[in-house]
Amino acid sequence: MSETIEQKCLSKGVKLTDQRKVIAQVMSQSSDHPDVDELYHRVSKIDPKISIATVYRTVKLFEESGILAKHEFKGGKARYEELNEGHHDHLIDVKSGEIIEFVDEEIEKLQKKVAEKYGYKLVDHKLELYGIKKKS
Amino acid sequence: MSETIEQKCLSKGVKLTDQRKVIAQVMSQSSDHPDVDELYHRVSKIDPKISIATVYRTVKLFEESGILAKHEFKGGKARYEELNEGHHDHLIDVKSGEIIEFVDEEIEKLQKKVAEKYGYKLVDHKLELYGIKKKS
DNA sequence: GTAGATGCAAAGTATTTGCGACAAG
DNA sequence: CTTGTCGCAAATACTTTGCATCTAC
Repeated sequence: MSETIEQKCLSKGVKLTDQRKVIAQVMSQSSDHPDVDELYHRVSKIDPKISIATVYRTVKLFEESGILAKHEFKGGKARYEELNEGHHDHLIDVKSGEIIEFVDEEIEKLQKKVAEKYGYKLVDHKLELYGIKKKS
Repeated sequence: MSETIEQKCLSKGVKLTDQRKVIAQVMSQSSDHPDVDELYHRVSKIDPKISIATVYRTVKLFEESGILAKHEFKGGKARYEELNEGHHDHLIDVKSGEIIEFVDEEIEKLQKKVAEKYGYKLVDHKLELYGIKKKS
């Protein structure tokens, strides 16, 4: 079991306000990848006084602190998810919008190799697969 | 040598207006990945009467017709490039912003395999590597 | 007590759209 | 001719920010 978001805030010197606690809690409980608006709605159910500006500020702060990961999948709005130990990529169902998380060590290794080949040190990457479900 | 953008328009039944010809020409001559604003500036030098709304409408149309590829690299604005036979992915220098195009058949194959594994047919994908140049 | 956080509304970006005039097939 | 396109400006969508107030540490 990895650290909670609150623990991460403490260890990174991020001030723990009530609003941030609520946002952290909601993100921890979300197994999907909500966009800011959706997150704002979920947060509002717990504390309706939290403004959307705070949600925007908080997800940005959490992202910079390595607590959340930001994704810009097709279609405009940024979406967030809690960042835990295991890195993973995404397979997106283009019909339903469903997102499957996966890890493929071999692809990871090859990516590093490609970067090396061009004289680069890989610092980040983005891999998204878009697919349609096969009839089984 | 592959088809010109104008030929593609004809074969796809896209009406060839003067504006579209200019935008097609500029994109063909661009070896980088301009965003809409940059494209608009280049286009304006040839025909200053073309509006940015038309540029937006045209890149969208070209993208839907499979003539241009749209990329949403980190940092807001969408960027476009001409879509030719050879598919490729991108390695982005996080310091200079320089973009290197590469192809790695093995990664392509593995991606398809991952999708299959989850019962999906791969219809699209996005792979971006972000790196910093090593001192040589 | 003080630096930093919040709420609100206003301001920014990037992109889309309604509409009357116009042009391609 | 007729359908679709263009230019313009207004509208939209998402995100950021200035400022006065408030709060965690």
